Amino acid sequence: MDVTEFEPLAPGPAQGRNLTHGMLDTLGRAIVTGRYETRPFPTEAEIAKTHGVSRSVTREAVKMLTAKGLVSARPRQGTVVQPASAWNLFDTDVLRWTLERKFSVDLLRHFNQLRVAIEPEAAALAARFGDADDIRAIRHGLEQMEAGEAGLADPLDADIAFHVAILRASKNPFYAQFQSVVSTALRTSIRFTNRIKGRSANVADHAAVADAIMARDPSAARTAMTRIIGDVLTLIGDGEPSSTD
Amino acid sequence: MDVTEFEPLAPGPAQGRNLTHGMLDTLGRAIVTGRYETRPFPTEAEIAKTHGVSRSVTREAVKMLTAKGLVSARPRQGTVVQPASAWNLFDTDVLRWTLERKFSVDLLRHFNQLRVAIEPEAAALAARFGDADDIRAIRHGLEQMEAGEAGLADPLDADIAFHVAILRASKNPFYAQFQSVVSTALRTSIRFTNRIKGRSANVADHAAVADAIMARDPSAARTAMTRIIGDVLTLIGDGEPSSTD
DNA sequence: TGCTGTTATTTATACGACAAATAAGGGAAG
DNA sequence: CTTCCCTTATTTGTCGTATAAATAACAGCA
Repeated sequence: MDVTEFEPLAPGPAQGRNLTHGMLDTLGRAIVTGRYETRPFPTEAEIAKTHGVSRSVTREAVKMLTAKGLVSARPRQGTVVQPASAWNLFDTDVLRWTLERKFSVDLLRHFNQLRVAIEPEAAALAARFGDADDIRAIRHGLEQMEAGEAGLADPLDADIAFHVAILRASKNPFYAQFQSVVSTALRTSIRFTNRIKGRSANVADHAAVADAIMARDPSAARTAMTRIIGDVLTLIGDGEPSSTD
Repeated sequence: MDVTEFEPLAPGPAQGRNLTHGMLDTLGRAIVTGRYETRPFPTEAEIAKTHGVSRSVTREAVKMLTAKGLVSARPRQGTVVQPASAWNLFDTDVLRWTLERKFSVDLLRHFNQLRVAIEPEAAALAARFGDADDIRAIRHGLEQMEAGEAGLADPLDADIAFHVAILRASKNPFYAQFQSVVSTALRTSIRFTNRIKGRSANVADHAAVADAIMARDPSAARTAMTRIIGDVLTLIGDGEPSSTD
């Protein structure tokens, strides 16, 4: 019998607001890490015994995993991990687990390939539908970026605030869903691009987007935003998937 | 005391594979319908009593709703419905409930504003990364559309298969997530556009996309796909949000 | 060999009890 | 009368046990 079978998944104290959420986090992270690609997913009784919690807690955690598309349960057959294509990648938990799992250049590229589709259109929609509050938020983000260049503010937070404000200004609930995706993508992306090249985010390009939105010029906003993310994509080497990683 | 408080949410037999999923469906639909915008979300005990199920079933259903971002629970405070901005719109259940709730032109426009961002880029990526199997699937979808014009196949299914195949061919897991969104959007969108104009999907435009992908020409694929969805958008009247609806 | 009925395993459901958190109300002090 | 603190009640959180339902695996029979 394999000894690692009984190894605790997370060493320290359980994470989360309560036992159920801690269990959810532990199991979710284990699934995304690929722990159950070789061995079968344990039964409710095994999970409860291994982690020292009641079966109720176990079941509720598994039900939450089911709701996120990670697993599927049937009597006698047990609980099985679903193929990754069924996972809800835009769920914040799944997204977080995915990032903690492996941060690869491939993942970063996939992130930004999504951004290059979403954000230019969001900018165009913002130019059409953004109200005074939205414009104010966008402009404030830009000002913080400028302040960041002088060391008076956090440039990364400002950058994120700018992009999130545009997503919100699109007045489309589907675009608003990408706030978490873009935030995490930006947070990791910028850390990575700065490691390659010393430059921080291009404030002038961002200003061009803001100007176009304020001028109510959708196509100009779209092209300006495309340039920003296009730069990021070329910087991280958009091309054939890296076979070395 | 309001009498409708005790009115069963769903008349017929519970839906779903088991009691918990039936409960999930009933409660989820009720939340999205806005039933708890005026009255507070019931306590576990109330739900169990009203629907004649055990508290275990109730709790597991609520936990699934929590996982999808619809509600949040705290001791003594009870379970509260989260603002719609916190809902995971790309969850298939939430998406389905949203569609059944109210099918408005606004929703249809939001759908297609998303498609016009995603699908052209997906087509461009498909031209770069799609393998032989992907190309085959895309071509097969196109052939079925042509067969559909002659009444030999279902044009709607063929159309959906075509677009889904391109999403898959992008080789980007984030794009693959949109399969369900695009399927439902298309299924309702086409029914709506056909009601306006007698024409069915434009096979020639779709062929242009397929040709560009097979020719490995990303930018041509992008523009061709943009035309298809742009047509849909203008058809349903993309402009200021309809104030009459 | 192929069908059929039995058995064992695992999730599904129900019930009861107690713990923990906390909002609301009441009472004492100033 | 106001403020602060303590008590109390309500609701979710956790546990344990028991039983039902579904079904995969197996054994036995024709």
